[in-house]
Amino acid sequence: MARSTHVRRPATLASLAAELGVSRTTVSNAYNRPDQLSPELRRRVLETARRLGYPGPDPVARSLRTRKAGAVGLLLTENLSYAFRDPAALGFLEGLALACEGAGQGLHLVPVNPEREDVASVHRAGVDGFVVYSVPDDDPHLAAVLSRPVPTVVADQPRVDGVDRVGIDDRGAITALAGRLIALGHRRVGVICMRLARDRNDGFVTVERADSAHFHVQRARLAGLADAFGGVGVDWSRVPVVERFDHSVASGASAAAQLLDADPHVTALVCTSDILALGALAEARRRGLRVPQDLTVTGFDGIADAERVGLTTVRQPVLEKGRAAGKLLLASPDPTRPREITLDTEFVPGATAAPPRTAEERWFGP
Amino acid sequence: MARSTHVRRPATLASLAAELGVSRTTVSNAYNRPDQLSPELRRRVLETARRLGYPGPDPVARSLRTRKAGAVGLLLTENLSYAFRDPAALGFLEGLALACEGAGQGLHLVPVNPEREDVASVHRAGVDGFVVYSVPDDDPHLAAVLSRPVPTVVADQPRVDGVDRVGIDDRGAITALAGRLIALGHRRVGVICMRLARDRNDGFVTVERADSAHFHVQRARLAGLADAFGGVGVDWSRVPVVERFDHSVASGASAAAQLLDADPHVTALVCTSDILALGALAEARRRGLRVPQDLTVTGFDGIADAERVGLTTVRQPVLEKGRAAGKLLLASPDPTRPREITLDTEFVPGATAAPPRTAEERWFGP
DNA sequence: AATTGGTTCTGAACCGTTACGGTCAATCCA
DNA sequence: TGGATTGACCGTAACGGTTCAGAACCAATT
Repeated sequence: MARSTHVRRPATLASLAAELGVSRTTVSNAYNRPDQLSPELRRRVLETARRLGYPGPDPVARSLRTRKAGAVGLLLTENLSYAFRDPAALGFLEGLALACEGAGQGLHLVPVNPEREDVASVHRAGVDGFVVYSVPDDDPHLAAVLSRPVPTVVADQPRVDGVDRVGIDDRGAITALAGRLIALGHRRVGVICMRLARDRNDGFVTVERADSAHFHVQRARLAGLADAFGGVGVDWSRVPVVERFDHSVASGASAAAQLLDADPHVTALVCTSDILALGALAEARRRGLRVPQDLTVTGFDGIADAERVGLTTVRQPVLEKGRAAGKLLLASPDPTRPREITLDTEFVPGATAAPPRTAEERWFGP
Repeated sequence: MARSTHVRRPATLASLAAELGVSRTTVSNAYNRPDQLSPELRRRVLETARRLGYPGPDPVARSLRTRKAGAVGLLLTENLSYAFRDPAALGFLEGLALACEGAGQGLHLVPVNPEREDVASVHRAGVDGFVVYSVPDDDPHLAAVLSRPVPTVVADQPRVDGVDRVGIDDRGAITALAGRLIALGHRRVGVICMRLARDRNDGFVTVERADSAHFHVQRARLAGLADAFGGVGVDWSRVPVVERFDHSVASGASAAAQLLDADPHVTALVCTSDILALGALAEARRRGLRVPQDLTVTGFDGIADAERVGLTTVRQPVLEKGRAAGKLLLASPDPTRPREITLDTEFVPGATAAPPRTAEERWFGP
């Protein structure tokens, strides 16, 4: 019997109503408003539903009628695996998922085909709103999201007119960190950063490229460094900046190698993420450079592994950021005045920063 | 002008058609079948759409008509944060996300309210199928998923009639690992496992509880250990098994402490996950026990941190598992013969297993 | 001149549900 | 006893699309 229901046309609210001789409204009420019909009738409805193999109101039809999908769309950067391997992104995802769960909303990961610029998936997503996390400024998917008539929250992205936003003060935070290095005496530094645009450029970065970076976060952090070092008379255009497309420890190591090969006299490597900094640490170790005596290394994010090795870095509340994005989206949106949440960051002194060795020390030991 | 569209009732396919003086079909075709109308008319349609602020066909209405939601539902265990912190679960999630992305399907994380047994979220999810990952056998959400008339794949779960499944041979794999320990001479062992049921039990586990565990994976692994040690005459009912509700390194450490306090003579700690094993290693270190000379510790999963410390364990292809689940679901399902994929595992010798010390060695050194 | 074929567009049916505004009888209150 | 209230249920009209079988038209072929 149960088998046959799979063969024949599946039951609907209407067919169930017909079978019972009641109106569709009543069947609907049996599921959604038990107080609107007698317990006895409701029991009959539910029992008949079971007998006919009716699985309950169709979620899509319900969504159409109620204009609620019960889900939040999440637009991540083009490479999904990136998000799953980056602790900061993961923390954000977790926070967002928690917020959604708390509100009983689903979280719909929008598929982004890395190959084609296929924006259709954004249009196809049946969601009540979008969260956009750290995509390039010119990402067509972002544009597609903004064209949809649903509330949106951007995170780790530049401001968008009429759209809520959550983030941190990337620029200020890294300026403060750089201030510490400056106070320690560092003037000759190198920078290692994540990818700045959608095209691949594993190597040195021109000032123009840094200024026009398509990733808000990286652009802001580089600008913060320019602020700090420029402020003490360092010629920012001469500071070596090495970019890596892949965000991995190995990338950080190879970037450090490239940078130290090109300029062995840098006293500090400032990395725009902890992951990259961990790679830089590995490369320093490989070269027999002691950290922090011979070389200062700093990161950004405050991930667990960084804490484990005592990295000097900036901690940002990634989970809280995700949660805030979710709350912002799920709270009744106010289109007249887009809200903006900037979360606090915290400098983590760590143990990988120290005053630079003097030239004499370099050659003759401390 | 653009503002006003937000105020008045938003444009629909029908209103757009009316404005243009064409049929709804034609507008629909402009979006979905460009070859069905003249380029000129299509241009006009799209331009008018822009002018009227029409964001393109509504995804929900389209889903209702086409009976395709373009998304896959994922049912995870009740505690979302758990999934985001467990590398094995994360690997599965990544693999599944990749499979979905490759097929242009969204991935809809179903919210599971840990408080109430609220199954409504399962009924509300507009998806074309479900993946159920490692939930308790008696989880009402699982039952709700099975009641929905969509294809389903279970992973790390017991077989369900008529439902595709993907997993590994947990029982066989851990039996093999135990065989190595037995060959090394271990007979007096302790076991540390993850939670076995939905209720909290941080402490020792009775044979009944182990046998009736609600989590398939844990049950299978314990059964595998019973097979192996029972096979060489060890009285399984006397083997101490300690359970922890939270799956964390700290839990592993406290479980190890509890176990070693209760039975200081165990020569090996067999853990049902690497995370727990890492905790056991930490506790051993804290007690000044050398691993593997004084104590053998083994894990399960083959996570990156385990490899880093040279843990003796079993590696399972978690990413591949997720990907396989996605492929199985997205491939045209064959309801007549549910498919089952069992992925291979690999024993990782590592460096945390060695022959037990003899009693003399214990007291007088090797 | 009739047939064929191709393009372009239309009309009507359908997808499965819920919101809204009722009706009708039974019950309550003074 | 009569008017108001309450409980239980119903009919209709959306919700916003897609689809399929044609209609209308024109050009090319027989």
